[in-house]
Amino acid sequence: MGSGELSSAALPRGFFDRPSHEVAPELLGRVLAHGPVAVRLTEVEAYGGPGEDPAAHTYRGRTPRNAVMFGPPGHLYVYFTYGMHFCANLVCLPEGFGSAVLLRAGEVVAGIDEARARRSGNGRAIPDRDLARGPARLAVVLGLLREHNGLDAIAPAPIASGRRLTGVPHGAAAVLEGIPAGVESVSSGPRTGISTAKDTPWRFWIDGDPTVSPYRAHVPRRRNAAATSVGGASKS
DNA sequence: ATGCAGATAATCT
DNA sequence: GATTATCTGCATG
Repeated sequence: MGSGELSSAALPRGFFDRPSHEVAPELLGRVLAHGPVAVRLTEVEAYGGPGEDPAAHTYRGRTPRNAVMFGPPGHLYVYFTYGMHFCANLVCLPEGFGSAVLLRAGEVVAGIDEARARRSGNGRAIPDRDLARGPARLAVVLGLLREHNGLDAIAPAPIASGRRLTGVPHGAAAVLEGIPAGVESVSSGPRTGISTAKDTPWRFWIDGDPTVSPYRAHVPRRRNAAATSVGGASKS
């Protein structure tokens, strides 16, 4: 099989210099490459800026964690959540505007052996369609960790032979043109797993694609009953 | 197929 | 102390 040859050019930074809800649907069908692995994006979610999107990490302003979202466009915002998972975003709008697009799912189109290795924890075989089906899985497959927070995804020098990209330099990332999904094949709806702004339809996916993750509504986690009842001052 | 509970720690109140 | 832009395993239909 082809050792990960990718026949398309890298997107320019200007692509990301727009509101995240405009960038998000146009990201579908594009390819994010990081080192040897590349994923064709099939599902994304847009998150807006301070004061305008209650579900966004930047809603209450700039903090150490979300600082990258306020930086220049085209960089990766990678955050740690639920005590064990990383999720990756692409920053939108110019410096000073904290918004981004969460990369929720995709199809592995290069470096699939490496992708499988990175996802094989419990010895069981994982169907190809599930390798990057979900934001934390996608981050694992692409090898995106805390240290990649802030990484520029506009690779300065993609590795090419002729007009054909064969990858990106080790440690670098790039978003390739790929084959953009036409508007007729893109669906949208409420974002997944959030407790606020539940009606904002900023989740976008390629209709019918098997790598799109199943929708999950936010479920409030029940607190430890013992911890809240000790002392007698707990509420209900 | 769908649903729930547990894991596990940074971040913010 | 509470919440979290989630995943996995195990339960049930």
